[in-house]
Amino acid sequence: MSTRTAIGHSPAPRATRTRTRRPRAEREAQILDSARRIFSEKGYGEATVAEIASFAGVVEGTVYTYFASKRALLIAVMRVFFESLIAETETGLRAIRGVENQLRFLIRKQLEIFASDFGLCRVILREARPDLTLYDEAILELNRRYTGLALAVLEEGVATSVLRENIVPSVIRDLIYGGIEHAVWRFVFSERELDVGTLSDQLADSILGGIVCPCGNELPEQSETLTRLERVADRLEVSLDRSQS
Amino acid sequence: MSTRTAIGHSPAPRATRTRTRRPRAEREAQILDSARRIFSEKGYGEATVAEIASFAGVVEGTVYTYFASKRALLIAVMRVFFESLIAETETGLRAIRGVENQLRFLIRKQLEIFASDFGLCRVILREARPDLTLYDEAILELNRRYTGLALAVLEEGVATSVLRENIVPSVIRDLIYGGIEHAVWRFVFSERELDVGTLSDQLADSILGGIVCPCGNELPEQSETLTRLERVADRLEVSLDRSQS
DNA sequence: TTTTTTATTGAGTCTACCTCATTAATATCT
DNA sequence: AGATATTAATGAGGTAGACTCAATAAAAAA
Repeated sequence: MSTRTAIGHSPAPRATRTRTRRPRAEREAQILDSARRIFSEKGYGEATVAEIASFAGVVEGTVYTYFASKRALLIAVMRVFFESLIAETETGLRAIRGVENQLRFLIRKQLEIFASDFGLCRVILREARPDLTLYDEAILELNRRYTGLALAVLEEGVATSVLRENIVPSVIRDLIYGGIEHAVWRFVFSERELDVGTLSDQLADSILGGIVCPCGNELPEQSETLTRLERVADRLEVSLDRSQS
Repeated sequence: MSTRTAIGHSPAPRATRTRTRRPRAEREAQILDSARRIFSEKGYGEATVAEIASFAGVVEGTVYTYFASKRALLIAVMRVFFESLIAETETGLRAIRGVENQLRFLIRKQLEIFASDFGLCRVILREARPDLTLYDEAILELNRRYTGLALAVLEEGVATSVLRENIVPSVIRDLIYGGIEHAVWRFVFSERELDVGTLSDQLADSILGGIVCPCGNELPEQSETLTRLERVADRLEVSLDRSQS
């Protein structure tokens, strides 16, 4: 009984420092969950490994028998996040017909993710992207796979002539995900509440339809058709005038 | 003479540890330059205050008589960066007529900044935005002023009917700057060389004109004009037929 | 029960931000 | 010019947090 806690007279009614051994997988999951939670709450830099350990019910050193570094822990958290995100998005996409609807779905889905798990999204955006050296190859691959879903839709759109043939799919993908990201930051700073439905419609409409007023004189193909039609109209009118005289 | 360096027998041919006093403004500029350089090269987290001090020719403690913290140093660097960026962009914008050309200029300018000073841009993107608590109010204001330039152009475009009346300027601004940012990251990861001209055209064309193929059936106003013309053509043809019979 | 294995520990190292009492270079005064 | 006052500059700590490792004890195997 006295062997339970190292020091015989320790009262320790609070600490659950029982030193119980658990199967590796279970402990790893505990630590991973704890890390996800703490990172989401406080951000990467502000979270400490000691705090993550304590929340998982272990001591700081234990974390390092499961993960090589604080960074590795973050990467593992990100992997879990991405894998479920990709799976959800893939199944959602399969249920939707039409390139335009699929693009609208992707935009809305991304906004929903931001809204529902903003803490973690913020950490990922801050830590993952700008850190080229520490950007784990596997995470880069997951990210590629995720945004690759949008790329595939865009390419199909071009192939089926739903989208203009002269667009560059990768540029449009950047426009979509970059635009969403900035729009979300805007809401975070302004502290207004994010209306996912409205914002995703605004974004989708702008991306799909562009911003230049079509009343103008700027659409080459259409205006060519128009001038040709006008020329024919002119010719017919001349004929008509002549026949009426 | 022996009072020059504290310890009499110090050889110190390398160190410029002369302990010379400089006017505050000059020293501050030295430290600021050094910080900008080191931050750009190594990033915020990897740069150490000791290194910045050493490069500026002072000792670590000296930095703290000029800047309250490492973070404050970064904010000062960012302020200098933003102020010159805003000034350049404002003068450039004044020399350009037409909303569409102005938007193309803004896009190109931003891409040029990324290409020419990528190290610092990366630090700013990583450190400034996601850190709400440490985000100095003055920097937020500078950022607002910078992207506000785009906002003004967009609003003018709507007012003069060059742009569609139903667009949301702030959303378009997010699309522009977010899209540029992601496109640049893409190039960084792929390690291909960034062609500013091509990319800015691709981005501008997509944002201005949208991605949906106009050959389709989707542009209401234009097709209205078409149907009216067709109706006139019909009428003329009928008249022509009748007169020829 | 005894032995082996290995998960868990916590004390200790190291690095980097930051503080502060001391020092000496310049400016001011007589 | 010499004495005094001011304050820029210093560098020796303080502290926090990531990371290491030899020792320990809980579970498994013999």
